[in-house]
Amino acid sequence: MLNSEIARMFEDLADRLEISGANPFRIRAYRQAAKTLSEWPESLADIAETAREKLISIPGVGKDLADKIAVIVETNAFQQLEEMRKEVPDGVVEMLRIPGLGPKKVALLFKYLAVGSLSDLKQAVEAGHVAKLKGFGEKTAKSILEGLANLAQSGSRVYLAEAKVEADAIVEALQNVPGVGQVSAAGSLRRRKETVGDLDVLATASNATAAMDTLARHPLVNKVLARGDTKQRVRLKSGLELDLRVVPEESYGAAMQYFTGSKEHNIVIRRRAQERGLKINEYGVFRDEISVAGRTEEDVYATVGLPWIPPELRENRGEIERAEQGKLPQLIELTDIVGDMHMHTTATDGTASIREMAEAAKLRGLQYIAITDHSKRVSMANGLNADRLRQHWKEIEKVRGQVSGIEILKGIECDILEDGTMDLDDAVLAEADWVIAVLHYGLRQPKEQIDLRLLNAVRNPHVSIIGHPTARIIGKRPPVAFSFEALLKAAADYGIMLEINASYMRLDLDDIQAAAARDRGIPIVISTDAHSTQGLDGMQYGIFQARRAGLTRHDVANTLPLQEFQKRIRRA
DNA sequence: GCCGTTTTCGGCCCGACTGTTTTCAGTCG
Repeated sequence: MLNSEIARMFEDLADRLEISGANPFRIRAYRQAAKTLSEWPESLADIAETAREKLISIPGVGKDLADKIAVIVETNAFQQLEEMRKEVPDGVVEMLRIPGLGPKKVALLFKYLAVGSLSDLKQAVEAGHVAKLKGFGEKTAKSILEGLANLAQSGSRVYLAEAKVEADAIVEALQNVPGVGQVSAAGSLRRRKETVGDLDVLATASNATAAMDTLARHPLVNKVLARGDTKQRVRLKSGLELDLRVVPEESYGAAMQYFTGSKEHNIVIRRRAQERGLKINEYGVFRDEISVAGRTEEDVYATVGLPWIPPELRENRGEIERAEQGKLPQLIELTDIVGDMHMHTTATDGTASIREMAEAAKLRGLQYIAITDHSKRVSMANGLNADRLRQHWKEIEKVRGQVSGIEILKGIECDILEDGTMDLDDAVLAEADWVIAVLHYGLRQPKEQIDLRLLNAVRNPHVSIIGHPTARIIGKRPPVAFSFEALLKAAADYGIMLEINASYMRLDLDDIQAAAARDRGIPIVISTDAHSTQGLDGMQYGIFQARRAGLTRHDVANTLPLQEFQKRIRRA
């Protein structure tokens, strides 16, 4: 049992308790515990089995939750959740995914209109029942319909980070099966798309049965949906579906190429093959039914006159032409990154101290970091006013003397307020080494106002960078309405940087926007926005996005040594 | 449900916005 599974159960219970109107503080306790557990470095299952009493020392876990964790690990079930499931069915919980619908409104819909699913909800809105319900109205009804449409469109895709954890676990399990050779995930996961619809795993094996049996028994697997000689489809407990394909050694490269996609990329590749009198399919490259390649992807690409193309670029967005001209970029790698310029501490909504973050960053090989806690407008995160910020910076200076081998910059993530002013005065911002300007509130303002806010921030001489510029949350909140073109122009004119926020729910800028910024010569900084020491590991998702954008290390400023980096920071 | 040099009860993060109301509940972050 994974920590994340236990966390998900607590989170699920919290949702249902909230709809049923339970004590809000009890609900918060479950959510707090879920968050802590999902980030906990040791396996809870191991702790529960070997040193059960240690569970209670986890912050936010008391006697009650420690017992529950132990029973969950032991029995693989959570009695209380199963009982709540009867009271508040899955379809009701699902309605929480609609923006504007919280637990109270969902409870009203369930209680008075017997709305128990998204399809019930759609019918109830269309029949005009919802708008008449007390506390609802025409506007709410309309926004529910929009939310439903949005949800249907984004479908059931999951974040890359979540899918990757599951895929990695299954790939590893398969690699340990005797008789199994190479194993790898393919598909959109291998292309590092922001979200993944399902998982494709390829394996070479002398014994497909053993591989399939292992998959069927894997703890992450809920149900085997189909099984044949070479292909098995399963549904994971998370809801993701996974295809395992067992292929012969001599077809592995061809199968990887075929199942990695994208479809658009492969169409062009197969057309090139046709022009050369060849046929490419998942088993190999064939001339007159005779196999001429297939063992490796390099061999397959070579038959159509191309070098191997990194999976992140395989979207038919010009990569094939560039490959043909020998102009494929040397894509940035995680090890190129030497600084992390966006992270939080316990001063606001982070879970680790300045010192802990610095030491964790050093452990990850970084040469410098910026501590960038929230400004006061973000009250829910205990944002800093001028006094507290200055005090916080004094703390940073103290830690500088305590942790050697890493530079710590005095930063701030400062809100751009709804009226276009900064949340902190210029006098304070002027004292910072590094100022990230961001939008957190008023995200539904009209385009003109958002443009004004971003432009004001770019023009502010103390602002170093715009963080998560579009403020989107993938699959949950659309980007703000704004002119990206105007932002690019202003950033280039004023010498300001733009962020790729590596948080897997943001990945903001996205790949296409980051490529556009690169084309304007705007320095890009990839930052984790970490709220814990573990959060620093999120850098990889920013790197994936940068690679999809075709960025090299020369396009990304935090690959530079600190002195060089600081020369790139616009000075007031 | 957690927590505790204010410790076994009584707190627990809160300000702004939206759409609904006619003074505010619900949602969001």
